Amino acid sequence: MTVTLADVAARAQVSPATVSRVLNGNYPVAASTRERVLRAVDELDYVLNGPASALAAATSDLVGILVNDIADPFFGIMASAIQAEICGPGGRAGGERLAVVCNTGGSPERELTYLTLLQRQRAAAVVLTGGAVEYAPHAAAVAAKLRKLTEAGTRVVLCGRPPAPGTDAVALTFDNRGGARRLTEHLLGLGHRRLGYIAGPEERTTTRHRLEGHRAALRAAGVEDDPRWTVHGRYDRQSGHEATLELLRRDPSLTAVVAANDSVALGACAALRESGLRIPEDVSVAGFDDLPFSVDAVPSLTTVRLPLAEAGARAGRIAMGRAEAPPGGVASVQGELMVRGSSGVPRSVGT
Amino acid sequence: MTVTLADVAARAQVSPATVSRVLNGNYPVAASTRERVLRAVDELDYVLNGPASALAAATSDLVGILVNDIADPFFGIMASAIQAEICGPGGRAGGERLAVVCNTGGSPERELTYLTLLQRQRAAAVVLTGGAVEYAPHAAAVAAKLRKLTEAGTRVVLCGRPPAPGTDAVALTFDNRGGARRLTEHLLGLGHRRLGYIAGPEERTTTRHRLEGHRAALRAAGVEDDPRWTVHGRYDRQSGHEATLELLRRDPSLTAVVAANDSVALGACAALRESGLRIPEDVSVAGFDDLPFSVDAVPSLTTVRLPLAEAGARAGRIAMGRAEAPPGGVASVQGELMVRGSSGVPRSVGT
DNA sequence: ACGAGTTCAGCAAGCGCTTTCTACTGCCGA
DNA sequence: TCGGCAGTAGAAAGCGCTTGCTGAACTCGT
Repeated sequence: MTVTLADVAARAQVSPATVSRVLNGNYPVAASTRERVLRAVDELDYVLNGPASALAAATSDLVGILVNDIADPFFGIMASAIQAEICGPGGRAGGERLAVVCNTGGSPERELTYLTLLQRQRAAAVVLTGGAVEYAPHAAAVAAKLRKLTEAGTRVVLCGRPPAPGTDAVALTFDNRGGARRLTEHLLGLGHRRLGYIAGPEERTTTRHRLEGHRAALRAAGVEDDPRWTVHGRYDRQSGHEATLELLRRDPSLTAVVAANDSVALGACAALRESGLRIPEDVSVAGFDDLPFSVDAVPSLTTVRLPLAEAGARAGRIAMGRAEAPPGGVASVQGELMVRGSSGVPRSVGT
Repeated sequence: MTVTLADVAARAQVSPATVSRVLNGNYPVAASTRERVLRAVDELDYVLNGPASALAAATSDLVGILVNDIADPFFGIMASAIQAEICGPGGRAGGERLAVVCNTGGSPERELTYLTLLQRQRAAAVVLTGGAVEYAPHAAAVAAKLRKLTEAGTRVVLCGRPPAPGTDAVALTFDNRGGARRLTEHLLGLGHRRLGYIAGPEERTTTRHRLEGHRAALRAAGVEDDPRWTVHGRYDRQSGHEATLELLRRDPSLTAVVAANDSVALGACAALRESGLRIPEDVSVAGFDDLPFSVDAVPSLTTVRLPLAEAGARAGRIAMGRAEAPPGGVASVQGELMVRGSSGVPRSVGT
């Protein structure tokens, strides 16, 4: 039925061992023999049995990429960069790795399930992207899994995610706190004193860090931080829309809205506009991440650019062992403040 | 070192066969025995060896999802829906399937490489999404691969992709032609007579079909279709930006720009605005797909909504054998015209 | 011209699991 | 009381590949 190594060997008049060695290319095989084998492979249209070879070699060429939401370009861009780095630039067939992205949907259980599945597949490496959930039991379970994976020889890299204490996982962490702080400082510098903040889901590290940066900036400037000016929601536009209406209801005198990310900011813009407010004349808006569509928003969005593709590429290289891990296993990746049209001097100051 | 089935068997005082049967649950095992085994599994923290079981059982729980560009929400949304359907709603651990998305980057070679890799892994199913490349030799190679996969028992589903002749692959095809036609008809109905068209890459089926729909509408209305009014580019905003400037240079009197998709349309809007043109007063703009950000554009984008999530979910269900394939193995999925703020009556007519 | 060193191919022992076939234990009906 | 039949567990034969080890055929240095 299916062609096996033995069939190829028979056709090429060599032993199965030789065929295997030709295919893996890590053992001296005479050129003439090699060619004969390759021809046989070609003629029979042979495809290696992955599970069998993974079993025998006790390794696999699978690399897992875990993302919270594959439909969100934030993750898409990182995943794309990671995958490109793992599979190599060309479309080369030999020695390829299967980089697979697994969508956890932000669910802790799914995250663990995927980790188990990857462990089961004896994955060569695993890259976890995006913020982690801070629920302690879950964090512990994940850490335990990561430790197991590392023990089993799987390389583990965290990209855009805080370090996992108690594991050997390499972490490329986004400086969400610093970026958020600089962003809010920018708004404060323009004269804003009543800033609404639309945060992400409560239990995410990303949410907490960005919020902390925001508050740190307020505190440093001695500006009031009314708890009613902070609303939590999801990381999508609809959430931004709803949260903005809520903020407006709580305090119509806000002069700026800082959003957890660009999608949320876009939703916020829509809500403000529907409420008859101009951006930035009446209310300034700021996002985070600088996704591709943010520069095209009207007005273009003031935000913090995160080097998603670069970080992803680096994570991919580390996962493949093609780049050094940063000293201490942890590197902080900075965001860059992008001042654009959606932020301006508040009315009260401007006039 | 690593815990194996035999270790569990020893601990539970049963044979490896029994442990296997408990884990797979397809053979009667006495309740008391089962419980003893499960306890042992738990105590030893045993994780099944995927490759070994795939080898022995000659099947695997891997499902591949091929996408052209994971960073593009168009694919992200479909992939998300497919994956959700495949992995089931909960984060359940038992009997899970590993749904993996593979990013071809639009490269035919990569597409084939991934198909081979999935074949190598003896994937349970494969879903190919998005437009296909029309280069005949490549199409033939893909068709051959798909045939091989089907023969090997892998279920193959095409989602948002035209049928692959000569294969048994089930196809859920987007009616790009019809959608594009209705979109252009809408613009014609508003009075537009000089319409620029920004097409995608030449060799894609999606590109061709949308363009054909556009032209069919023009022809039916007896409207001129100057070849200089069509520009090809990539499916991203930058391409839309460049192409729009090019169109404007070729003929500044255009009153509408139809883009290959929403991202391109956004780039077009930016270019028009930079050129001092108002939307839709001076030039109307239309996109395609209705991605989440399109409704938030300013003005909101007139476009054709494609039920990406629904189609993905259906494709996922078919791939899992949880839904019937459509009669004939092919279904056409309709797009819905979304008339919004970016399209309006052209000046010449309005005044 | 002969032993040492080098190359290259084959043998065979697994890798960890699934599954068929066999075997044992009760328990029922006759 | 005995044949037979559920019900349940075990023995063992692979699944298709990799790789350590063995050994044959050469190449050389002396």
